[in-house]
Amino acid sequence: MRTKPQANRDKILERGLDLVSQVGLSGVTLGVLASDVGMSKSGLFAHFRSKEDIQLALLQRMAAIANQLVVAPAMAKPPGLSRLITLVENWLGWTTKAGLRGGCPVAAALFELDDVEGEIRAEVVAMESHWRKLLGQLTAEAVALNELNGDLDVDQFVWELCGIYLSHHASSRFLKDPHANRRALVAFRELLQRSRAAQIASAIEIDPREQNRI
Amino acid sequence: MRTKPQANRDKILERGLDLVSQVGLSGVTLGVLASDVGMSKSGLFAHFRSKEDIQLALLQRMAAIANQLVVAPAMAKPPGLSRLITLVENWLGWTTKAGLRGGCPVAAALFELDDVEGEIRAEVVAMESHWRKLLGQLTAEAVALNELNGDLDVDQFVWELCGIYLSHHASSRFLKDPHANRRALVAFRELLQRSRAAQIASAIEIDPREQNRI
DNA sequence: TGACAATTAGCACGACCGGTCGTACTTTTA
DNA sequence: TAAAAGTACGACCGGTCGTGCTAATTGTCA
Repeated sequence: MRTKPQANRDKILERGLDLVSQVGLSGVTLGVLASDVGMSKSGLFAHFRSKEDIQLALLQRMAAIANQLVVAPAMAKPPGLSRLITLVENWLGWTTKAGLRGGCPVAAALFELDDVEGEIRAEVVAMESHWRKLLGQLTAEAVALNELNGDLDVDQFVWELCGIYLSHHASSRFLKDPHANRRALVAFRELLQRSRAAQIASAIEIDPREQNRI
Repeated sequence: MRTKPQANRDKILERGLDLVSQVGLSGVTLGVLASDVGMSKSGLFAHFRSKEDIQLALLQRMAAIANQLVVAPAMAKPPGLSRLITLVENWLGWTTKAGLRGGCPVAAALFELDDVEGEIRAEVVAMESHWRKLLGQLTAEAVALNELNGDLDVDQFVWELCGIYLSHHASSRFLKDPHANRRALVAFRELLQRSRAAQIASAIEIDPREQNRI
């Protein structure tokens, strides 16, 4: 066959990412992925050293996409609260915007790999830590610009923000709650208000159409 | 062998619950569970109709234990805020108190069964809905007793409370953050304060020892 | 056009999957 | 006491798992 020489690896990872978003990291098996991408198990396997190698590649690809879809638009904004708000708004439900049919693989991994040691877990820990550091940086920027209260506990802020993300994920993807988006935005707005950005928090407009959207 | 006739089913579920807390519902296989409990696969299987039957039994057993360890102590308190606070305090990290070596199976299932249809998913949806209803009831009681603000959006309150639980689960079990407990209690206290229970919210005392405990 | 390297398929492996079978022993029921 | 039901075993079923090995197919370039 040999239509595209090297680029087939990309096709594998593209389909694989969609798969992993639906069934989780451990749900992506060689057989399923191979038949899904339309090639033999061994043909697919030739592109990787091991299954773990595939999982790591999938995580990397996910990070790249999230970077482009969530982080980049935020970085296009000026530093401070508007950048932070843009980030959060793009973060919530980003997998859908990415064309994936499932949820966030990292969020799932946080609970799937609770007590499972290994390289994959270490990688997810690194990614999650890196992400929280970014959230902390953007928050600290808003503090430095006096858009958030000077004595704000940034780590606590980030911790609660992650709670909002996880609750949104659970309610939208698992419970199929049509109000998930609105609930998350309300919670985020209240978190900002509590952090003394009263006059700016109203910058988050909650579209009435969110009422019936997931 | 055949030491105990009927009570072996309990032993299977007891060990199974510990397993499922560590590796998730889909991680509990007949072979692993059987060798773990020290009997043959077929001997174990004689107690159940199918693997799905085992998973459902495990969920039921979990619910019973959580009821006894989390709900019962709360119900021993008078209705209102003290009851709600007791519930939340016992809810956070309840699996450890239950002697399980892993995390909350339902929390994991919320992300594991995102896009997986079936009877198990339906059962978890039912359990989670039931749980949120209980949280809503206790919150509404506190409102009725004027311990929380009369115009409080109870559903939003419960939604954010679930976010605190999930964030606590992720940070304590996955990230092994020693401050997880404190962060969760701080977030809960702030949630209560925001709900106009300023004078009572201080009832949540955050033990300084929590600082370095998971 | 032919040599060569990359890519893919085919095949086989040992392990494990959920599940069934026949068989034996124990307990409960009639 | 006899029959029925419950519990447990080891062997085994068809499949899938991850992972090697070999062979055929393909694109590229001389």
